[in-house]
Amino acid sequence: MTTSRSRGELESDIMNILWASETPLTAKEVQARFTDKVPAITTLITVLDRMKAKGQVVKEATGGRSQTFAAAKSRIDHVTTVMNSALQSADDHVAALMLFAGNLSDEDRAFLRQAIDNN
Amino acid sequence: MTTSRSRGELESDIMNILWASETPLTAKEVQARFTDKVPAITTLITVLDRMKAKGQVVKEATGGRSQTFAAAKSRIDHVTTVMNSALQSADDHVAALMLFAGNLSDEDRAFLRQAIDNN
DNA sequence: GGTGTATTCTACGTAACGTAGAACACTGAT
DNA sequence: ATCAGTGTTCTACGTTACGTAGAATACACC
Repeated sequence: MTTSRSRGELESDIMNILWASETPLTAKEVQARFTDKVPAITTLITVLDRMKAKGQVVKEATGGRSQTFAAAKSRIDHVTTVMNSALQSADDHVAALMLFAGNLSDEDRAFLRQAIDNN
Repeated sequence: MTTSRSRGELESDIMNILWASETPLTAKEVQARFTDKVPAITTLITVLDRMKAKGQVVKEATGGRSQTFAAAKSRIDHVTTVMNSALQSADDHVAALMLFAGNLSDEDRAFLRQAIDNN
């Protein structure tokens, strides 16, 4: 029972923690935001460094000895990138946008209409 | 040098082949659509069965001895599911939809406006 | 210089996936 | 009935990404 979290879960949790924070966080601060299965601090640093290597997070020196981490892209940027690349993978944009719009909640559809009008 | 394709690449290629076909395909037919690094037929059957276990493809008996595979969901369904779940993961739908709409091509934006109007 | 804290190094376990040979099953022909 | 051909299932190995973290190291301050 070495691996407890499912694959990708820890990285996903970390991203959510970083996105929820206004400021960059130290590994210890990230750790403090875990409630359930709190990972060891070394685990977090290892994973944060791997995520940095993948370009998902940026590491910043704070002048002192400790380093802070932040999401490379905002959650909104990330979300729209995913949405857009999904759309690009569709051969038929019309059909895709049609179904997408149809599946939206009334509220979201109203938001979207406004967004389009402001463009 | 056992693994040549990058992770997920074969499954992705297979999905694209299945999506491009109007009808379900046998493993052999899937294989025939590979041009570059043609996988062994057993490789394809193994992977197709794994994908079936994950619910990505469905296997159909053709009455005869051979079996055919098809994508469980259409490409459009898949694309819109990805788009929608990405949107749901955003805390701020307004901001997400705003940026999404802003990043669209003029053409796609026009399509989208029409799609909304038809709803 | 010692004590505490943060970082880096090293490393193991596992799941997912690419890959495919070997063995088996079934159908049709002779 | 037997054999050949074709398709399926079984079994299995290599690699990579990721979860996990101890051990060693570096550094700052008292």
